[in-house]
Amino acid sequence: MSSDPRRVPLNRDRVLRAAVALADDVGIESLSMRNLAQELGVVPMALYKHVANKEELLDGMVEVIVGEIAAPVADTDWKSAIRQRVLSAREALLRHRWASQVIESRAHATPVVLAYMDSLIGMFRAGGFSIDLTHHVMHALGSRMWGFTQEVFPTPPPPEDPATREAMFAQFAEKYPHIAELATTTAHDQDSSVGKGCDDQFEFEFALDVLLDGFERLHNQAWTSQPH
Amino acid sequence: MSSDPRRVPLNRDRVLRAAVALADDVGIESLSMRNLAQELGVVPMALYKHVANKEELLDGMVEVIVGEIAAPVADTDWKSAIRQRVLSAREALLRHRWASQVIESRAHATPVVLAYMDSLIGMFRAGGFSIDLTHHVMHALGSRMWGFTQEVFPTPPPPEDPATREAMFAQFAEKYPHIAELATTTAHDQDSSVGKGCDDQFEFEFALDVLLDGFERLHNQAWTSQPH
DNA sequence: ACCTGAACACCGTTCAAGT
DNA sequence: ACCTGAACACCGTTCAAGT
Repeated sequence: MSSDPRRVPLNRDRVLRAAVALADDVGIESLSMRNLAQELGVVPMALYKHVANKEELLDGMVEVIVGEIAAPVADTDWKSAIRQRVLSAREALLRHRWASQVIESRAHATPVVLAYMDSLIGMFRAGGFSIDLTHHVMHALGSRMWGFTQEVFPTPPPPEDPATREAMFAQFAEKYPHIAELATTTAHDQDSSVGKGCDDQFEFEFALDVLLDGFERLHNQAWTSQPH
Repeated sequence: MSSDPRRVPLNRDRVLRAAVALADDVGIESLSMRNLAQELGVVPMALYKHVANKEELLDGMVEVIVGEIAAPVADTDWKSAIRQRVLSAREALLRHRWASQVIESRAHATPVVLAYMDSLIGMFRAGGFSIDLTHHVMHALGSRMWGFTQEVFPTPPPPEDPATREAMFAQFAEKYPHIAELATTTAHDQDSSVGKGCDDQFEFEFALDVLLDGFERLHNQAWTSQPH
């Protein structure tokens, strides 16, 4: 298998796409240089001609995902333009469930990442935001600019047996009454306690809108970090 | 070294505290079961009597950090009580720079984590928040309940030589004009482009307050997820 | 019954030997 | 000059042999 002359020659793009597909398939924790090489029918060392090391491979994978984010829509106000763009980022992220974790682990911004951030900043500026406010607003947006929120900790799936499940829930409710109350009033189809039985998309948009509305209010009142 | 009879016997707490100290010292990426064992003067397998595996070790380390968060202050309104509590969480997190990364990587909530979340929910409820609003507000708070924000991508440190640094910055400004504008107007003491030269604590409080103000507004107008 | 050294099945990456 | 197999220095964890 090591020397099919008709094999498509490797290149950086093919390596990155294969890595993204493999991570989609087996999960990011099972993506290794070795099994990526195997997937490509190549010796592990062959990858090192196209990426310097695994960190750079992950950087490249992030670039692929960021490349899937739609361009900003024109002819609309800053708020809905940014809203749509971030929700498009979210769609890309949801297609690659490992991506948020990898984005958070990156040490440095790559050009593709910088370009996305630059473009987002430009959208606030086009909406008339001061440099000052734009700066803080970008920080406040934080990882939500990539379309994800840190999940609240998921709780383990409830036991199969209904009797023990009920007993465990009773015990749980005694220790964590507020979580239990929350869970019983919002979980519709599932028995889990927190972070399930609620609509992740709704939660994301709720938080995004709280932030965007807050930004708008500050903008309208000509907020400055150095008052008086 | 393997059998000093006067050695303090290992226990889960000692293992966890040593792990926290070692991670503080050498960084989380260098914390392994093997060098933790060595630090404790013990064979690696000895650790497995106190934690089932590395995941559980990390869970335990999070518990130690969450244990450092101050109890809620009494005799004040929900908003400043929550604000102070989250800022106390932030202080704990800042003492252990690896902690945010580990918190984000946890698969399941441990009892200590559940207790903290339960208590936070209780603080909103005590402030008169509906269960409905409390639910969404907890999601919107997200990882900020732990006192951290996902950093925007740091850019690599600028080159030493002033001439090449200036040339690189000119090139950077051409590609990313908005980031450059932002950087030149907010970076005071440092030459870096984004995420440096600005006060992280200020950014965190800015974002937290945008959220809390938004929550307050929704609460005051008796917001519901199912309108009319 | 308890402890633990050796081993297993992996990693990412280096390097020198082969062509 | 290019390629790559073997090796290096690690992992987390299993397991059986030793006490």
